[in-house]
Amino acid sequence: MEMATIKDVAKLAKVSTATVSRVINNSGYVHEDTRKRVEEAIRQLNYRPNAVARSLFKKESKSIGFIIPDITNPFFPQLVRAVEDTFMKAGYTILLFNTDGVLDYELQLIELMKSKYVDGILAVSNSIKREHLQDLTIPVVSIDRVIDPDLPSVSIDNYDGARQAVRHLLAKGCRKIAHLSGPENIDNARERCQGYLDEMKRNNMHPLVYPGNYELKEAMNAVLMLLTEHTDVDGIFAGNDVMAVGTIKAATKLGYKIPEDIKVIGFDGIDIGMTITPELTTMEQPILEMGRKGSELLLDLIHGKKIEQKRFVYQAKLVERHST
Amino acid sequence: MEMATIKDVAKLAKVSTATVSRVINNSGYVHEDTRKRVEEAIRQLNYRPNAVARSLFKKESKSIGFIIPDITNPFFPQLVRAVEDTFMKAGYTILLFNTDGVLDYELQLIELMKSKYVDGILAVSNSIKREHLQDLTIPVVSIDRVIDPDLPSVSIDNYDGARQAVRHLLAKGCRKIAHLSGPENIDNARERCQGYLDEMKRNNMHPLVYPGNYELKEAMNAVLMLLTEHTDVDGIFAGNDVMAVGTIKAATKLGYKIPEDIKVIGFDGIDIGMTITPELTTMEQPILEMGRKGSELLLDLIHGKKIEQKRFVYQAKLVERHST
DNA sequence: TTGAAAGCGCTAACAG
DNA sequence: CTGTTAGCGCTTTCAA
Repeated sequence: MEMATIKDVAKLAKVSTATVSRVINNSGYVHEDTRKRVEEAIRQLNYRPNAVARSLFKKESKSIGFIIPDITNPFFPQLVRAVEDTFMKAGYTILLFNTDGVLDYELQLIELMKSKYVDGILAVSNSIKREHLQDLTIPVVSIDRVIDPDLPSVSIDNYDGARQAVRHLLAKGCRKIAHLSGPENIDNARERCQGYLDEMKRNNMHPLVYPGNYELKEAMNAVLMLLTEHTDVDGIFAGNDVMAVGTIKAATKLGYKIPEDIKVIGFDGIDIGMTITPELTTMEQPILEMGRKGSELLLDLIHGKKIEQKRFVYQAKLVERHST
Repeated sequence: MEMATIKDVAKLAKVSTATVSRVINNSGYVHEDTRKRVEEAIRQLNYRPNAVARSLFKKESKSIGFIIPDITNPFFPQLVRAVEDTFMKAGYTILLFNTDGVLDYELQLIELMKSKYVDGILAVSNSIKREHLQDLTIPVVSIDRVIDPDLPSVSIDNYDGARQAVRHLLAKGCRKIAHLSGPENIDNARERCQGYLDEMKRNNMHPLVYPGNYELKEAMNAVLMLLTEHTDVDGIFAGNDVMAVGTIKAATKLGYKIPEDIKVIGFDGIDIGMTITPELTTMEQPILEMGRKGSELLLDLIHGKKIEQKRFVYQAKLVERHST
């Protein structure tokens, strides 16, 4: 059962391939009767245009590349879903790539994507810099990270979100608030840390930062140390929800009650926060919305629309649950 | 900065495109000196073969389609990761599709994939049946579900896993064990339920099944009812980990201590099980291994290798943590 | 060992 | 309104 080609259809409908092309693309003039004949032939042969041939000619593929660090990180499934939904609706296919943030690999992928004529690239990467994108004619939109002020991006106001988090802990009566920070080489982690620092200073409180790496296990260890070295800590702002979960586990293990003894707030708003006990208070990012917006931005770029605004910065929203 | 084509290289190296093709594909004879010249030209022009043109000719795309219900379901991120790692290593790109199990959509996707010359399809679907794949020349491997005995697949022994789960609860001293089942239209849910039923009967115990749908919220509601209607239940086997988490939340809410008052075991072995308190005892599936195996199977099929075995059934492994 | 030429399936001038 | 033709970038006979 070989796939029928445009030639087969043309022959059966007794027209030229050009005419068939016109009817499948709904372009140019074609007499109603001819159209009928062609459509009938298409139906009979169960013809479907060959996407590859079309791509070769048009130098476009109706597909986009989506680069993320690791789908296994609970922040990404929702983002991927939002992106896919938006693009599929627009007739585009997603090529998904997990890079673990390895720059060399990301660069290779970009070459691969060029050779596949992807129509656009969506990237979540800390390693890709503007210079890597210099002579790239394919539109790129960055999500969650701002690669360069000039490059279209969708991100969150980490700084302000962090300050809100601290203020919430304060309002809840915390007197000694510590911060479990994310990896130093990740911008959003640094911004959150800075927000914490500044808000602490504004309240004349001594900051206390323990380094984490956005992972659960290391967070637990860090908090185990933190709480034995500083027994007066009564509030912890974790750099992300995963670490907040680790924080709760560690504190519970040491016999602290949450939120009675120690209050914990996270950042991200991933689903896990609602599955644990106590449910996690967090600074929620509009993940779906960010995925959607990033996709639409890229779609506009692909369609050659003039972009009025390049940077979209969302605000994190305090979602108070039971850990504070 | 237009991409250089094979013609450009040929011209610069003063050879024909055929020769350039030979060197980039390392096929046929080509004189050492000529090869050097061509390679030099390639370097100078920063030439990369156009994947689309190649696909058109070879009727293959070095890409595969991966159909899953929903990446947002915590079972899939790991699976996707394993698949991607295996295929990328082999030089293949992944087209990821979330279908929510909608058959019509899945069928459309298959047509789309044909027109894109994908080299193979990996599917996790309850709706796709053998008849939908009848006249498909692209190899397909099913993961997690057995679409048809004849179709290559990688799955888990749900029945036996369920029985093990019940035996574990029994060994832990439970006298009244209930089962929170998954959706009736999903094979693996029915198999798990049957395993529960049979193992209960073998132990002369009365079964008690409450219907769930693999989701957290509904599981909580079901368990809330279950525990008020049957106060003597001291063990619950949830059809999957997500529902097990819901079970623990509901039971805790009602004031039961876990595992002291009620023991809970799940199925799947997703990461969340380790983040909650108490950590979840579960029947762990070798998700990564299944993704890897499914990918390798498909790769073999793509390469036209003779497949000695079509069905791979893994055993779920009891991982005892703190909820039992 | 190399090149000329045909063709993968489609689209877009251009003519008629 | 329709057909002819050239060509997207590559690979593969076939001949030389």
